Amino acid sequence: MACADLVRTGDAARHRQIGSAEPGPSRLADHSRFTCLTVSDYDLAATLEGGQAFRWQRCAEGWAGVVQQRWVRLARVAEGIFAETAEATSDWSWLAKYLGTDEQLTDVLATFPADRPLQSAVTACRGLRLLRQEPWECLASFVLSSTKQIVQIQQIIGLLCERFGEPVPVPAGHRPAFAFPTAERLAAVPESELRACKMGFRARYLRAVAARIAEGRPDLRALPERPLAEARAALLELPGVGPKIANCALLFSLGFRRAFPLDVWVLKALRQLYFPRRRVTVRGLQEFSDTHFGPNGGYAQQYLFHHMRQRAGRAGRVATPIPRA
DNA sequence: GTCCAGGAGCCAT
DNA sequence: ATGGCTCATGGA
Repeated sequence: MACADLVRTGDAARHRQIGSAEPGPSRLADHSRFTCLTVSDYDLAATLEGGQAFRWQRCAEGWAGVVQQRWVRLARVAEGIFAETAEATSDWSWLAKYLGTDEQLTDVLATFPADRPLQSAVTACRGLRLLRQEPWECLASFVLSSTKQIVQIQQIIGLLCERFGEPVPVPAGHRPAFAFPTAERLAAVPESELRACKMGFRARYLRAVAARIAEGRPDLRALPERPLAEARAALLELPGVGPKIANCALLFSLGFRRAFPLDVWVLKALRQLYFPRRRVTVRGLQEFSDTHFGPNGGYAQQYLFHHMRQRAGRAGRVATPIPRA
Protein backbone atom coordinates (compact mmCIF):
# COMPACT_ATOMS: atom_id res chain seq x y z
CA MET A 1 0.00 0.00 0.00
CA ALA A 2 1.18 3.50 -0.72
CA CYS A 3 1.57 6.14 1.92
CA ALA A 4 -0.97 8.46 0.35
CA ASP A 5 -3.57 5.69 0.45
CA LEU A 6 -3.07 5.19 4.16
CA VAL A 7 -3.34 8.90 4.77
CA ARG A 8 -6.56 9.07 2.79
CA THR A 9 -8.08 6.24 4.76
CA GLY A 10 -7.28 8.18 7.90
CA ASP A 11 -7.71 11.89 7.45
CA ALA A 12 -7.71 13.24 3.94
CA ALA A 13 -8.53 16.79 4.97
CA ARG A 14 -5.19 17.55 6.59
CA HIS A 15 -2.79 15.55 4.55
CA ARG A 16 0.85 16.51 4.29
CA GLN A 17 3.65 14.83 2.44
CA ILE A 18 7.12 15.00 3.89
CA GLY A 19 9.42 17.08 1.75
CA SER A 20 6.66 19.39 0.61
CA ALA A 21 6.98 21.68 3.61
CA GLU A 22 8.23 25.11 2.58
CA PRO A 23 9.44 27.53 5.20
CA GLY A 24 7.17 30.52 5.66
CA PRO A 25 3.73 31.52 6.88
CA SER A 26 2.01 28.65 5.11
CA ARG A 27 3.84 26.23 7.33
CA LEU A 28 1.09 26.17 9.93
CA ALA A 29 -1.26 24.86 7.32
CA ASP A 30 0.94 21.81 7.10
CA HIS A 31 0.02 20.55 10.52
CA SER A 32 -1.17 17.01 10.25
CA ARG A 33 -1.49 13.82 12.22
CA PHE A 34 0.14 11.95 9.37
CA THR A 35 3.39 11.85 7.51
CA CYS A 36 5.55 9.57 5.49
CA LEU A 37 9.27 9.33 6.16
CA THR A 38 11.05 8.46 2.97
CA VAL A 39 13.51 5.63 3.49
CA SER A 40 14.62 2.39 1.90
CA ASP A 41 16.34 -0.59 3.42
CA TYR A 42 14.32 -0.51 6.63
CA ASP A 43 12.89 -3.60 8.32
CA LEU A 44 10.38 -2.19 10.80
CA ALA A 45 9.47 -5.54 12.34
CA ALA A 46 13.07 -6.52 13.04
CA THR A 47 13.83 -3.04 14.37
CA LEU A 48 10.79 -2.53 16.60
CA GLU A 49 10.45 -6.10 17.86
CA GLY A 50 14.09 -7.13 17.96
CA GLY A 51 14.77 -6.49 21.64
CA GLN A 52 16.08 -2.92 21.52
CA ALA A 53 12.82 -1.30 22.56
CA PHE A 54 9.99 -2.96 24.44
CA ARG A 55 6.99 -0.72 23.94
CA TRP A 56 5.83 -1.46 20.40
CA GLN A 57 2.66 -3.45 19.93
CA ARG A 58 1.34 -4.81 16.69
CA CYS A 59 -2.01 -3.29 15.83
CA ALA A 60 -4.45 -3.70 12.95
CA GLU A 61 -2.12 -1.80 10.67
CA GLY A 62 1.51 -1.71 11.77
CA TRP A 63 2.76 -0.95 15.28
CA ALA A 64 1.58 1.38 18.00
CA GLY A 65 3.97 2.81 20.57
CA VAL A 66 5.00 5.89 22.51
CA VAL A 67 8.01 8.03 21.64
CA GLN A 68 8.82 10.75 24.17
CA GLN A 69 5.34 11.89 25.19
CA ARG A 70 3.60 11.06 21.92
CA TRP A 71 1.58 8.09 20.81
CA VAL A 72 2.65 6.94 17.35
CA ARG A 73 1.49 4.35 14.87
CA LEU A 74 3.98 3.17 12.27
CA ALA A 75 3.51 1.12 9.15
CA ARG A 76 5.83 0.09 6.34
CA VAL A 77 4.77 1.49 2.96
CA ALA A 78 6.39 1.49 -0.44
CA GLU A 79 8.11 4.88 -0.05
CA GLY A 80 9.24 4.32 3.51
CA ILE A 81 7.51 4.57 6.86
CA PHE A 82 4.01 5.90 7.35
CA ALA A 83 3.37 7.54 10.70
CA GLU A 84 0.26 8.66 12.54
CA THR A 85 0.17 10.63 15.79
CA ALA A 86 -2.71 11.55 18.05
CA GLU A 87 -2.25 15.28 17.65
CA ALA A 88 -1.26 17.32 14.62
CA THR A 89 2.36 18.43 14.28
CA SER A 90 4.45 20.04 11.59
CA ASP A 91 7.86 19.00 12.86
CA TRP A 92 8.55 15.30 12.57
CA SER A 93 12.28 15.45 13.24
CA TRP A 94 11.83 13.72 16.63
CA LEU A 95 10.50 10.67 14.84
CA ALA A 96 13.13 10.67 12.12
CA LYS A 97 15.79 10.84 14.80
CA TYR A 98 14.23 8.02 16.81
CA LEU A 99 13.93 5.76 13.79
CA GLY A 100 17.23 6.80 12.21
CA THR A 101 15.60 7.26 8.82
CA ASP A 102 18.12 9.95 7.89
CA GLU A 103 21.08 7.62 8.17
CA GLN A 104 22.43 5.57 5.31
CA LEU A 105 22.45 1.92 6.27
CA THR A 106 24.95 1.10 3.52
CA ASP A 107 27.48 3.46 5.11
CA VAL A 108 27.16 1.60 8.40
CA LEU A 109 27.37 -1.83 6.81
CA ALA A 110 30.47 -0.74 4.89
CA THR A 111 32.37 -0.44 8.17
CA PHE A 112 31.69 -4.07 9.14
CA PRO A 113 34.44 -6.67 8.86
CA ALA A 114 33.98 -9.00 5.90
CA ASP A 115 33.95 -12.26 7.84
CA ARG A 116 31.43 -14.94 6.94
CA PRO A 117 29.31 -15.11 10.12
CA LEU A 118 28.61 -11.39 10.17
CA GLN A 119 28.01 -11.08 6.44
CA SER A 120 25.64 -14.00 6.64
CA ALA A 121 23.70 -12.26 9.44
CA VAL A 122 23.61 -9.01 7.45
CA THR A 123 22.23 -10.83 4.44
CA ALA A 124 19.57 -12.55 6.54
CA CYS A 125 18.52 -9.41 8.43
CA ARG A 126 18.76 -6.79 5.71
CA GLY A 127 17.10 -3.57 6.84
CA LEU A 128 17.56 -4.06 10.57
CA ARG A 129 18.31 -0.68 12.14
CA LEU A 130 19.31 0.74 15.48
CA LEU A 131 16.87 3.14 17.13
CA ARG A 132 17.89 6.21 19.10
CA GLN A 133 15.83 5.90 22.24
CA GLU A 134 15.29 8.27 25.12
CA PRO A 135 18.17 7.56 27.54
CA TRP A 136 16.23 7.21 30.79
CA GLU A 137 13.65 4.87 29.33
CA CYS A 138 16.38 2.82 27.70
CA LEU A 139 18.53 2.56 30.81
CA ALA A 140 15.59 1.68 33.05
CA SER A 141 14.28 -0.85 30.55
CA PHE A 142 17.55 -2.72 30.45
CA VAL A 143 17.87 -2.67 34.22
CA LEU A 144 14.62 -4.64 34.07
CA SER A 145 15.86 -6.93 31.33
CA SER A 146 18.31 -9.13 33.21
CA THR A 147 17.58 -12.85 32.87
CA LYS A 148 14.16 -12.13 31.42
CA GLN A 149 12.76 -13.11 28.06
CA ILE A 150 11.83 -10.25 25.75
CA VAL A 151 8.09 -10.95 26.05
CA GLN A 152 8.37 -10.73 29.81
CA ILE A 153 10.34 -7.48 29.66
CA GLN A 154 7.56 -6.08 27.50
CA GLN A 155 4.98 -7.15 30.05
CA ILE A 156 6.86 -5.67 33.00
CA ILE A 157 7.41 -2.36 31.25
CA GLY A 158 3.79 -2.31 30.11
CA LEU A 159 2.60 -2.62 33.70
CA LEU A 160 5.12 -0.03 34.88
CA CYS A 161 3.96 2.56 32.34
CA GLU A 162 0.29 1.81 32.91
CA ARG A 163 0.59 2.27 36.66
CA PHE A 164 3.12 5.07 37.00
CA GLY A 165 3.35 6.78 33.60
CA GLU A 166 1.36 9.82 32.48
CA PRO A 167 -1.45 9.00 30.04
CA VAL A 168 -0.89 10.34 26.53
CA PRO A 169 -3.58 11.22 23.96
CA VAL A 170 -4.56 8.40 21.65
CA PRO A 171 -6.79 8.49 18.54
CA ALA A 172 -10.24 6.94 18.84
CA GLY A 173 -10.26 3.19 18.48
CA HIS A 174 -6.84 2.57 19.98
CA ARG A 175 -5.89 1.24 23.38
CA PRO A 176 -4.90 3.75 26.08
CA ALA A 177 -1.22 4.64 26.11
CA PHE A 178 1.18 5.97 28.72
CA ALA A 179 4.50 7.73 28.77
CA PHE A 180 7.43 5.96 30.38
CA PRO A 181 7.46 7.07 34.03
CA THR A 182 10.11 9.64 34.91
CA ALA A 183 13.04 8.83 37.16
CA GLU A 184 11.62 11.21 39.76
CA ARG A 185 8.33 9.36 39.79
CA LEU A 186 9.86 5.89 40.04
CA ALA A 187 12.22 6.96 42.79
CA ALA A 188 9.14 7.77 44.85
CA VAL A 189 7.35 4.45 44.27
CA PRO A 190 7.61 1.92 47.13
CA GLU A 191 9.58 -1.17 46.22
CA SER A 192 6.57 -3.37 46.90
CA GLU A 193 4.57 -1.56 44.21
CA LEU A 194 7.39 -2.03 41.74
CA ARG A 195 7.55 -5.71 42.60
CA ALA A 196 3.84 -5.88 41.88
CA CYS A 197 4.79 -5.17 38.26
CA LYS A 198 6.41 -8.63 38.25
CA MET A 199 9.97 -7.38 38.12
CA GLY A 200 11.13 -9.40 41.12
CA PHE A 201 14.60 -8.64 42.46
CA ARG A 202 15.06 -5.94 39.81
CA ALA A 203 12.74 -3.64 41.77
CA ARG A 204 15.45 -2.65 44.21
CA TYR A 205 17.83 -1.81 41.37
CA LEU A 206 15.25 0.16 39.42
CA ARG A 207 14.35 2.28 42.41
CA ALA A 208 17.97 2.96 43.29
CA VAL A 209 18.89 3.84 39.70
CA ALA A 210 15.85 6.10 39.43
CA ALA A 211 16.91 7.96 42.56
CA ARG A 212 20.42 8.44 41.23
CA ILE A 213 19.29 9.65 37.83
CA ALA A 214 16.71 11.95 39.39
CA GLU A 215 19.45 13.69 41.30
CA GLY A 216 21.59 13.97 38.21
CA ARG A 217 24.41 11.58 38.94
CA PRO A 218 25.12 10.94 36.29
CA ASP A 219 23.41 13.49 34.07
CA LEU A 220 22.29 11.30 31.18
CA ARG A 221 21.96 14.28 28.84
CA ALA A 222 25.66 15.04 29.22
CA LEU A 223 26.94 11.52 28.55
CA PRO A 224 26.81 11.61 24.73
CA GLU A 225 29.40 14.38 24.74
CA ARG A 226 31.86 12.43 26.84
CA PRO A 227 34.36 9.79 25.65
CA LEU A 228 32.96 6.27 25.53
CA ALA A 229 35.10 5.00 28.41
CA GLU A 230 34.01 7.86 30.66
CA ALA A 231 30.35 7.52 29.80
CA ARG A 232 30.52 3.79 30.43
CA ALA A 233 32.32 4.25 33.74
CA ALA A 234 29.63 6.69 34.87
CA LEU A 235 26.90 4.15 34.11
CA LEU A 236 28.77 1.34 35.85
CA GLU A 237 28.58 3.33 39.08
CA LEU A 238 24.85 2.69 39.15
CA PRO A 239 23.51 -0.21 41.24
CA GLY A 240 22.33 -3.08 39.07
CA VAL A 241 24.15 -1.74 36.02
CA GLY A 242 27.00 -3.93 34.82
CA PRO A 243 28.86 -4.08 31.49
CA LYS A 244 25.98 -5.50 29.48
CA ILE A 245 23.30 -3.06 30.59
CA ALA A 246 25.71 -0.12 30.39
CA ASN A 247 26.56 -1.07 26.81
CA CYS A 248 22.88 -1.32 25.91
CA ALA A 249 22.23 2.20 27.17
CA LEU A 250 25.35 3.49 25.41
CA LEU A 251 24.42 1.81 22.14
CA PHE A 252 20.65 2.19 21.97
CA SER A 253 20.23 5.66 23.44
CA LEU A 254 23.49 7.56 23.92
CA GLY A 255 24.88 7.33 20.41
CA PHE A 256 27.90 5.09 21.05
CA ARG A 257 27.72 2.75 18.08
CA ARG A 258 30.88 0.97 19.11
CA ALA A 259 29.43 -0.25 22.42
CA PHE A 260 28.97 -4.02 22.19
CA PRO A 261 26.47 -5.61 24.61
CA LEU A 262 27.33 -9.24 25.40
CA ASP A 263 24.21 -11.12 26.39
CA VAL A 264 23.65 -14.88 26.43
CA TRP A 265 22.63 -14.92 22.75
CA VAL A 266 25.58 -12.95 21.47
CA LEU A 267 27.96 -14.94 23.68
CA LYS A 268 26.60 -18.10 22.15
CA ALA A 269 26.95 -16.65 18.66
CA LEU A 270 30.55 -15.56 19.18
CA ARG A 271 31.64 -18.84 20.74
CA GLN A 272 29.92 -20.91 18.11
CA LEU A 273 30.84 -18.87 15.06
CA TYR A 274 34.21 -17.35 15.85
CA PHE A 275 35.75 -19.66 18.49
CA PRO A 276 34.32 -23.14 17.91
CA ARG A 277 35.59 -25.74 20.42
CA ARG A 278 37.85 -23.27 22.16
CA ARG A 279 37.49 -22.12 25.71
CA VAL A 280 37.15 -18.32 25.69
CA THR A 281 36.17 -16.24 28.70
CA VAL A 282 33.57 -13.51 28.58
CA ARG A 283 36.35 -11.02 29.11
CA GLY A 284 38.19 -12.42 26.12
CA LEU A 285 35.11 -12.27 23.94
CA GLN A 286 34.46 -8.68 25.01
CA GLU A 287 37.97 -7.67 24.00
CA PHE A 288 37.62 -9.48 20.70
CA SER A 289 34.27 -7.84 19.97
CA ASP A 290 35.40 -4.35 20.94
CA THR A 291 38.18 -4.45 18.35
CA HIS A 292 37.10 -6.87 15.64
CA PHE A 293 33.78 -5.29 14.69
CA GLY A 294 34.98 -1.73 14.23
CA PRO A 295 33.42 1.67 14.87
CA ASN A 296 29.86 0.37 14.44
CA GLY A 297 30.47 -2.80 16.42
CA GLY A 298 27.26 -2.42 18.38
CA TYR A 299 25.34 -2.28 15.13
CA ALA A 300 27.01 -5.52 14.05
CA GLN A 301 26.14 -7.02 17.43
CA GLN A 302 22.45 -6.35 16.74
CA TYR A 303 22.66 -8.29 13.50
CA LEU A 304 24.28 -11.26 15.25
CA PHE A 305 21.71 -11.10 18.04
CA HIS A 306 18.74 -10.95 15.73
CA HIS A 307 20.05 -13.60 13.41
CA MET A 308 20.69 -16.04 16.27
CA ARG A 309 17.24 -15.50 17.72
CA GLN A 310 15.48 -15.83 14.41
CA ARG A 311 17.33 -19.02 13.67
CA ALA A 312 16.50 -20.48 17.08
CA GLY A 313 12.83 -19.62 16.94
CA ARG A 314 12.22 -20.96 13.47
CA ALA A 315 10.42 -24.16 12.42
CA GLY A 316 10.72 -26.44 15.41
CA ARG A 317 14.30 -27.39 16.16
CA VAL A 318 15.70 -27.44 12.68
CA ALA A 319 18.34 -24.77 12.98
CA THR A 320 20.16 -23.86 9.82
CA PRO A 321 23.78 -23.37 10.79
CA ILE A 322 25.48 -20.04 10.27
CA PRO A 323 28.75 -20.44 8.38
CA ARG A 324 31.80 -20.06 10.55
CA ALA A 325 34.66 -17.66 10.12
C1' DG B 1 9.13 -30.88 36.80
C1' DT B 2 13.28 -28.84 34.44
C1' DC B 3 15.67 -25.49 31.97
C1' DC B 4 16.33 -20.94 30.59
C1' DA B 5 15.76 -15.93 29.91
C1' DG B 6 19.24 -9.21 26.15
C1' DG B 7 22.81 -9.92 34.36
C1' DA B 8 24.75 -8.18 38.37
C1' DG B 9 26.58 -8.47 43.09
C1' DC B 10 28.73 -11.03 46.45
C1' DC B 11 31.73 -14.35 48.33
C1' DA B 12 35.12 -18.11 48.43
C1' DT B 13 39.00 -19.70 46.14
C1' DA C 1 41.36 -12.31 38.60
C1' DT C 2 38.03 -16.15 38.36
C1' DG C 3 34.10 -19.36 39.30
C1' DG C 4 29.85 -20.42 41.76
C1' DC C 5 25.59 -18.91 44.03
C1' DT C 6 21.57 -16.11 44.66
C1' DC C 7 18.26 -12.90 43.46
C1' DA C 8 12.02 -13.41 41.11
C1' DT C 9 9.17 -14.81 37.69
C1' DG C 10 7.13 -16.87 33.75
C1' DG C 11 7.74 -19.12 29.06
C1' DA C 12 9.08 -23.13 26.51
